[in-house]
Amino acid sequence: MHVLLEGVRQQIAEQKMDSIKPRKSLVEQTYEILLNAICTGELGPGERLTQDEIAAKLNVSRQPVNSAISILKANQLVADTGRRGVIVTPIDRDLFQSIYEFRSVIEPFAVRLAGMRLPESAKNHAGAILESGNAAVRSGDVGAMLQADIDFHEMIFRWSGNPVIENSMRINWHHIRRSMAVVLKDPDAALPVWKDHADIVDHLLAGDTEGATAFMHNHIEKAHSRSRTALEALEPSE
Amino acid sequence: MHVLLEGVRQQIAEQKMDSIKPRKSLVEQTYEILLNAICTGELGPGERLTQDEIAAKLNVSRQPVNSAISILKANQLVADTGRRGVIVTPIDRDLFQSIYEFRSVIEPFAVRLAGMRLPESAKNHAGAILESGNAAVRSGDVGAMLQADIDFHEMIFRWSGNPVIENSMRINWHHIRRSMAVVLKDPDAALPVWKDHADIVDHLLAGDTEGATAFMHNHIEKAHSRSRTALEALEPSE
DNA sequence: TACCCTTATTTCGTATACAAAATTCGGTAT
DNA sequence: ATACCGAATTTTGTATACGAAATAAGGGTA
Repeated sequence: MHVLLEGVRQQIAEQKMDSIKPRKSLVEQTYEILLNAICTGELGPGERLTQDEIAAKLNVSRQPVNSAISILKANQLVADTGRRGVIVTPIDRDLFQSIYEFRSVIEPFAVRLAGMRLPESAKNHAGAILESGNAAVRSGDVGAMLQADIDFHEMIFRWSGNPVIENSMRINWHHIRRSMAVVLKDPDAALPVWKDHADIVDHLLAGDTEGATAFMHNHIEKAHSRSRTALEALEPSE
Repeated sequence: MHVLLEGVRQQIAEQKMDSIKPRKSLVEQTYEILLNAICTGELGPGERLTQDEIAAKLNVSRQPVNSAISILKANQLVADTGRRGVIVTPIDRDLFQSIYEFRSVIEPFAVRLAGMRLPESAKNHAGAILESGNAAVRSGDVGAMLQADIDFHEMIFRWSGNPVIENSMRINWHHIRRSMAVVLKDPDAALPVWKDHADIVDHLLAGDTEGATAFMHNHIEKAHSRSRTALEALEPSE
């Protein structure tokens, strides 16, 4: 049924310890799998999640599935429906607007703070991110492009030195991914995005904080109107 | 042991249906009880949460407790400690600073939006909130004062018409409550707070959006410096 | 044929049970 | 007395089991 959920048991079984971290619990793994399925659209808006089905697919018991769904519910990614189980939250265009309205203030603010607190590693880090972004654009892989975009903006957030900014955006990224997976059909629009990113970094590294802030503001506004028109074209039902 | 947790079984047993809503699940109730215990300081920073103990105290099984803790973990209110269970996240003064830095931008922005989208019910709603705030100050109940303060700011957020703003602050309120429960020993400082609130509302209702925005910015800055000095006085260990 | 009432099936919420991991405690050897 | 090793105890994570609620199905009657 859901392709991405197939063969997950192997991943869980392998459990390669990529770090010191204790291996992730089944709850965390189940959460991440479901989150990803929702964000990529594999689990579509309105679709029902049945615990038995998911548990069987992942070869785990219903218990971790139940906990994972509790977290998804707390993050507004699924919603209670009357009495029986949960459904994937419908994609809400108004929410999308609100997220960009929010970003239009938060992202320039993050740039301004970043200008004051730029770490030494900034130049190297930025180079790597910009490179991976351009590589993603060349590859044409929409998922990779989205991830690179998120990575770029989270880099700015981290430079800002204010963890609350990154935290406040974490949930929003999920919703953005969900909408973008629908919107981002033509990758041609992705090229100017990375030109913007490079401009922002250049001005930041050159010490022109205010310039970089203005660039970021402009960048968000452009992204907003671009995706808005794409969404409207997609669903003409106003 | 923990007084606030006592007698909860009765609350759970009563289950008076105050609305159409299906009665809350044990997971939700457990989550709220634990959240409240953490925010009021009854469960102190660093304290360990043992599932058996909590389950026994609440007369429920470990299952809902486990799920509730998963959500607390996702909200950064408890943290994994090595291998055995979780502890209440230590109060982080830097996080507190970051929250106020964040608010210094978000709250004025919310006021600006509210000025553009003020609902008709605003006047009545504001009157009730301001009244309950002053009542809380008169009563001297620190918890009630905190709740009234949160209610006021959430009212502004709702007026802003942007749900992302309110969502992004939801977790922050928990941390603010936690720190404030420590700080707010002298309620004398609470009076000017509600003068500020009244000023903001007055200017908003009079159509002076920019004035209200400036008042809000000033209000947050004052609250920030006030609580910062209180915190520093409390823990001189810089 | 359409509607309603009764029964069967799904599916969730919660409790209980079991096994693995980690800590603590006690005993022995140096 | 101290350090180290092993058994007993805690405590968690996960699986299984059970009961309740809601939907779906089926049959009888108007």
